[in-house]
Amino acid sequence: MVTLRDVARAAGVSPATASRALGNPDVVAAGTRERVLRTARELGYRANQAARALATGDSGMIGLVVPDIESPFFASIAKGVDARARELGSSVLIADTQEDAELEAEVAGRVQERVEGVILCSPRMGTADLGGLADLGPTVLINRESSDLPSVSFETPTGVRAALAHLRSLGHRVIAYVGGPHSAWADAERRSALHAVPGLRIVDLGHHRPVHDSGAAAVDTVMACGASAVLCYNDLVAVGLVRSLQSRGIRVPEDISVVGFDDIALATLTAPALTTVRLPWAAAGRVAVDLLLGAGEDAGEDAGEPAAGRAPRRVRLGVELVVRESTGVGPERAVPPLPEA
Amino acid sequence: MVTLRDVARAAGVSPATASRALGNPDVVAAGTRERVLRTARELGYRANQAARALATGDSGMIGLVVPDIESPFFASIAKGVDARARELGSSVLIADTQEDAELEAEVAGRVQERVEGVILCSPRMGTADLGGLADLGPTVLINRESSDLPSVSFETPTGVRAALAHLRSLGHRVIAYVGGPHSAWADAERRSALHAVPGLRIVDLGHHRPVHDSGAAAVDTVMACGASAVLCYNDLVAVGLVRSLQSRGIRVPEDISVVGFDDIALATLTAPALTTVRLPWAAAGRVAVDLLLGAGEDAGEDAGEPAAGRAPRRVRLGVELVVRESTGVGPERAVPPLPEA
DNA sequence: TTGTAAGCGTTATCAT
DNA sequence: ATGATAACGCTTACAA
Repeated sequence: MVTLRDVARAAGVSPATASRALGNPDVVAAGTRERVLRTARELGYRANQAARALATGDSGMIGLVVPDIESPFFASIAKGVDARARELGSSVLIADTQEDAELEAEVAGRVQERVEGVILCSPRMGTADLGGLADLGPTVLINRESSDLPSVSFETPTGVRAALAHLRSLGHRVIAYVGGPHSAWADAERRSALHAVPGLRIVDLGHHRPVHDSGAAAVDTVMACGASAVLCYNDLVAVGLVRSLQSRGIRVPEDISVVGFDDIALATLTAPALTTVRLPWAAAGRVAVDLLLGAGEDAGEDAGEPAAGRAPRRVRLGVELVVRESTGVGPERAVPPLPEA
Repeated sequence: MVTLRDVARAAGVSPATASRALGNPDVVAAGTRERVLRTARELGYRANQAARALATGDSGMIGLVVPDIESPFFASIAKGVDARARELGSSVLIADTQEDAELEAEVAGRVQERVEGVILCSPRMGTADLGGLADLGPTVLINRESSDLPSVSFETPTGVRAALAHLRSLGHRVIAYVGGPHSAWADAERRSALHAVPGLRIVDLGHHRPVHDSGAAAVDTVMACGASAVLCYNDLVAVGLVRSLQSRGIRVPEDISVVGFDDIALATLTAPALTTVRLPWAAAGRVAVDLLLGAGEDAGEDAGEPAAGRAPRRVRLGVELVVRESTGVGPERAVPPLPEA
């Protein structure tokens, strides 16, 4: 391995100068700089990042912990995180916790040892454990909020409201909600806005695992509950429901309308294409990086370690109702839309 | 920050002993060990991985470079890599090259600086550049082969053959191939087996970007070419084609059969569910890690730097035809299946 | 502008 | 079994 010393020696300068020429180009004489850079290139010098990290105390890496990298939205978050990190000169250490709350805590710790801070997506762990993360190192949450940690989440209540208003304006009056996991923060968020639109009866169809089959499994209760439209916890569930409805000979949206949540790629690939609430996952990833690395931070405050008495920074990203083909007119066609909230 | 020295001092031992107690537990006296471990815990000691890496020359990380982490198969590879790496005590540094061949080379270099070796998925770069990667550090390819680098790929020709034989046994005689990108190694692989099944006429429909819309765009040529069945470069294209066919009133599989490639989650969510060739992406990720880290390697050979004259290790994983609903009987119904190759 | 030298926190060699 | 001590490769005061 060719080290900085080798380059320095070959270029006839001290290691210090060689280091400067490489990392702080404008502080060394032009001639020297060129000479060093050239010899470095010739020798095929490659900086040892471990040594650099040790000397500077900056690993140049951030951690990203996700429950399941195969889930479309986590993949999107990863995309955003990676892109923003690269822009900022950082690398991304990723870890998949396999939806396991135990693993999550352990992994977050392990990752934190090697990075400047970690971005934790939709943590499955309990609130108590969440608090403990703060003193392992800077931590930013995505799709979950906590009193101790900075976070970026979504204006889901607004999204729910928009979906509900949309359905109402189409003439629907009783709407079913096929909920997410009982322990999911995001489900509680969605539920919190379920009654925000007046003139609607909401039928709560309970909690479901956020997978395709849950939608299929819910089809009987949906049909029995008397609703003319259904809001689902996420797109996967919605697609499962639509499929199952169709296989029963029930048409979407003619007989029943369905709305999803997330706007994953699948939402546009089904027939009918899914009306859904779009969450800006990749953007969330980018913002989380900024929060973590303190870009645009008000003052010298470390993410994850807020100054005493100061609330951690929380960002909520806007969502957007994307109307496609899975929603149509309901029983009471002739009703004008509610005024926009 | 609490360092090993702090722990050592507090425990009344030398840093060396403290280090041993932590990393090589059975070489220190039981009593000492307990004392050190306890104080370490009490003080909240967390090892500085950069220092460890510098001292041992092992970063404990591997790199994973993918064209697009949002693509289902790369996500699956990442899942496999992550899981296997964790089992082996390694962490995964990930980088998304955004389908950009330039970025790919640069990123691979950057990543290589911080890790023990990198796994490069479906590289978009040219063959020439590929060769240059070897001396940046150990490198393993996934879904591409090279004369210089170890790789794990798939027995796609077998898969093509199986798909073709399946269609033939259903009574199809002329089959269209909707190909992938002209530069894709995987497309060449698939094409290489296109004529392996006798008694079939193959209509080559040219190259297409591997996205949903390509399938939709290909619908006219498909219908014009006289084929009763279509083999697509991948599932996305296949689904696009099916959708487009259906919107023209053409039924799948009654009027035309469609086969995909990859077996992404989407393949089971469409109506009809897609018949496809399943590629074991996650397994490929795991194997790539093993190749990279030399687990099960014959001798002291570094991946990516094969001993002179010795061919790099290449693994080809088996594939499987998954028959679902998008393929049905063709014009010549009554024909018995070919004997299995 | 450049060089000297002192770390950064661990591990590993060599004595003891 | 444990303790000095010297690396590991780089950065960064501090001097010159």
